[in-house]
Amino acid sequence: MSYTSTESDPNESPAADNGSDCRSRWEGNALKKGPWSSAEDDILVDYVKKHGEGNWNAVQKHTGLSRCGKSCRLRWANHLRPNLKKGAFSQEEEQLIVELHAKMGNRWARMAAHLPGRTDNEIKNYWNTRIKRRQRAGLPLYPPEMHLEVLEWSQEYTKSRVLGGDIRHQDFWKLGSCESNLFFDSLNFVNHTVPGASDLADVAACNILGSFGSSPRYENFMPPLMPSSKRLRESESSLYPVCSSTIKQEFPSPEHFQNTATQQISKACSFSVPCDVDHSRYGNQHSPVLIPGSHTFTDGIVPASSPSLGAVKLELPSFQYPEATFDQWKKSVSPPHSDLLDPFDAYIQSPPPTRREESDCFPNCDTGLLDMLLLEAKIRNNSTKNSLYKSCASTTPSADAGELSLSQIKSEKFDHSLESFLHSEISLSKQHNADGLPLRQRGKERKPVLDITRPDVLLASSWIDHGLGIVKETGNMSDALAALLGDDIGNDYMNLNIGGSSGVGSCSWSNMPPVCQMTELP
DNA sequence: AACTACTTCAACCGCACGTAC
DNA sequence: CGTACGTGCGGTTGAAGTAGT
Repeated sequence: MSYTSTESDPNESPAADNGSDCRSRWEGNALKKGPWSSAEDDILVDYVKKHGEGNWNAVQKHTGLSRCGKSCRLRWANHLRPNLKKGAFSQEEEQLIVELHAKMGNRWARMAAHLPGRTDNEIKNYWNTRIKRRQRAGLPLYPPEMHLEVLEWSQEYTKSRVLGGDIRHQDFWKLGSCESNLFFDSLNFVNHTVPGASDLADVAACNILGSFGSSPRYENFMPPLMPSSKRLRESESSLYPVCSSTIKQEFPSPEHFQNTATQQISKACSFSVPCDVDHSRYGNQHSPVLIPGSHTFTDGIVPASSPSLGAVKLELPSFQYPEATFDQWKKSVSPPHSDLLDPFDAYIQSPPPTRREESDCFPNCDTGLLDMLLLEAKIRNNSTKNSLYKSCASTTPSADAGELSLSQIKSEKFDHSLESFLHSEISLSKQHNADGLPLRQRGKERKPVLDITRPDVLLASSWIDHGLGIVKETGNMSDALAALLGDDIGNDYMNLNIGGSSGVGSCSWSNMPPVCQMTELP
């Protein structure tokens, strides 16, 4: 970018410009770009005093200011509007930003609403600076005490409710989104406190990622360590099936995972990133594992010295939760096919969505995934058992008396998660900005955000049970699971896979989740 | 003092969405 | 219903400032 004045092209169609930038509007007149002079500031302030905020494109007409509306708006919002706080962030503000980021991810505008006098741009800049600084220092982005709190809380909560008989194990999946998010993030913490737990997180992450990453349809649903969708688009040819060539370079081939479940699942699901972390570089005990939604290595340390990671984008929303209303969410329910006889097949075979469709719903995933989840919910609600699920269930060892079958678990997990999600959506009140005004619900924020990076959603999906099968095969997994879920739950899940065909071996294409079946390794 | 490397931050860009027509 | 326009958001860029050698 250059901050020099640019001439607008008179031949450029306003439509082509999408009405969104400064290049085309003012026939033949140059729109100034670059830093604002104080004279320009004065003009703008004067204008806003007289006419109020909004209608930014009219500024030019009324004042003769050679700036596009967008530029005016930005200047006003970030520098000229009253009550703006200038200067460095206070310690309280910094802490709040970290907390907010853990909750919201890169939703800068929403974060700014919680920090009176601060702009989204400021917060964004601060966060990017912080990332770099801490990366350099080899520090975790989120303070360890945050992880500790999360872990303690989730363990306490889980134990008290599960072991106390408050909830049955299948109800674990019914825990609210926040709760399960906490659980999931505690994987991160446990990873470097529980021996072998890194494998757990590894498997969980890989399983989840593999589920989505194996299909080009879900290429946008990648952990945010992946390049943004925009970037992906630019190098589409080189990224299939999952990642850009850049990333592939950074993460060596799956062969690094000798005799590990990770390797097997990554092969089975035909994804190579981000499970393909070079263990030799980090050592097995402390493998940096990428957790979706966490955006960081599970040990919370981004290797500062790693040249490879410099090229990797670092965003770190961790406990993200959606903020949308039930109605909004419901509105998005538009499965591509009404035929529920075999909707998954139909969906999978349907033409790839357009870019717009893909990126419409979530910051971190695409509409297709949501549709699929919703479709799944519909199927369950209609008690329509399609062949896919029958085949999945058939691989499950027959349940002992009193033990739920895998298909039951799958079904209930998903339904409960969906239910908890809907409840959480309903209960979320409208956000307000610093001035006490309701945030305008627009843009990405008003999308029905069923964040598939949310652990509860992921864990509740039909895909995770395959992963849990794998978990059993990896040493220490039951311990780690028990530590996380409480012995009852952990053992129950282990039991679910007793019967030979558990683990990766059973993860054949015939019973792989549908998403994984979409692409197959040559 | 000169040069380089690094950091900060203002501003731009593309995209997405609501509204008006 | 489709299109144009206005607006907001998140990501990216590059000039200016600062620190290190």
